[in-house]
Amino acid sequence: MEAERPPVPVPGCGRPPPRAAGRDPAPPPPLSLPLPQGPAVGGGFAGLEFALPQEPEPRAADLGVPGTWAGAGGAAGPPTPSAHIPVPAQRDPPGKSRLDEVMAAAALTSLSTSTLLLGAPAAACSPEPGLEPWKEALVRPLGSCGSSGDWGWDLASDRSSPSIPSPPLPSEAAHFLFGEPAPKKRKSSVRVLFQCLWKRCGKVLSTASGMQRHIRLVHLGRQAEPEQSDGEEDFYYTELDVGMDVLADGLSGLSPASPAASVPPASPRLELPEPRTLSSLLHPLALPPVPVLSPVAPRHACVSSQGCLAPTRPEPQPTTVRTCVPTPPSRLGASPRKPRGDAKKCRKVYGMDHRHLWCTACRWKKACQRFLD
DNA sequence: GCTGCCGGGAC
DNA sequence: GTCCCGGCAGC
Repeated sequence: MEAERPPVPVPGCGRPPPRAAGRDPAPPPPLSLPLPQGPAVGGGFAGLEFALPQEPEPRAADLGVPGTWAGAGGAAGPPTPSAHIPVPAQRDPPGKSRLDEVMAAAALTSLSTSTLLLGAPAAACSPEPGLEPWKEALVRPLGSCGSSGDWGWDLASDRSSPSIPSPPLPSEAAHFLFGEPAPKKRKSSVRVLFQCLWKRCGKVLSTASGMQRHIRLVHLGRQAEPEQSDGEEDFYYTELDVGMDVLADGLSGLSPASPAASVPPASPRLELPEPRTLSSLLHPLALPPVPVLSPVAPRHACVSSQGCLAPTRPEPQPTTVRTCVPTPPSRLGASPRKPRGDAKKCRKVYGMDHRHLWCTACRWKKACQRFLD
């Protein structure tokens, strides 16, 4: 198993899964901080690790309450509610309570920057006046309005910062912290799944906490106690926003050999080394950048033996999109070069003599944009 | 050898 | 950003 362990993620492009924005050095946090959202934790957590110490974090040792905190005595017995302090009956176990603190810190942090967070992105997301709807759709699949798409921050979920400090969630704090979709925030048609990026795993779970547990246990070989986590798991899974309809389609058509059955992607996220039906479903723009005929694109284009050029819309390709994804699951010998297409290219069609008729890409010796394969 | 095009350099 | 080209690899 160790051998399969993905390279230790390093901050920087190419590494952190989309949600681990906080670890991306470049654009600092306004976007990442706020999110009580899931994996935001990847980044959020990392940030918190720095931030927390500043707050007087109660430690068992400090309080003179041995064994109150997990790890003190070996994390053995189930935590018992304090006899000295009134504790809600439904009190979560210590690990959870610590999460609550972290969560609270996150909430505070996010509140302190909430205007930035809620304002800016919202503005950024607002459709550009001149932007045609279809473009807009392309640009902003499924409401994610990440600027580049590389990053994959899902603002729909990111904006789920709590406006009201609600009472501790009865359920997993992780739901709050790790991006369990806040029902009121998410469109009903969108659901978040978490996919393990571990090589040859690809497991998909519906909760971040579950996914983290899975990664800790199965891949990292650690105990399940979240408090023992250094947040590394965050690098090994990714969040998928899935339109329910798409998901339904995808799942129904789910068969190991149907990568081509993919539907236009919902979330600009992953590129997994191995074909995965679900992920292919989620592949972002399977369309190439836009097969626009270059200005030069002549009417003589019809010279081509293929008839008029309308660049036929390319088949959805399994690996069309390159996204900033953690390399963990390795490239698995993926050929860096894509197979050569059959289509005649500008060079062949027009010949060297009519180079001026070539598409720009051909002139630059780039992949032909006119005669797509 | 021809071709497509990646990677990288110059501007 | 545009433009060009060396060089690799598929045919």
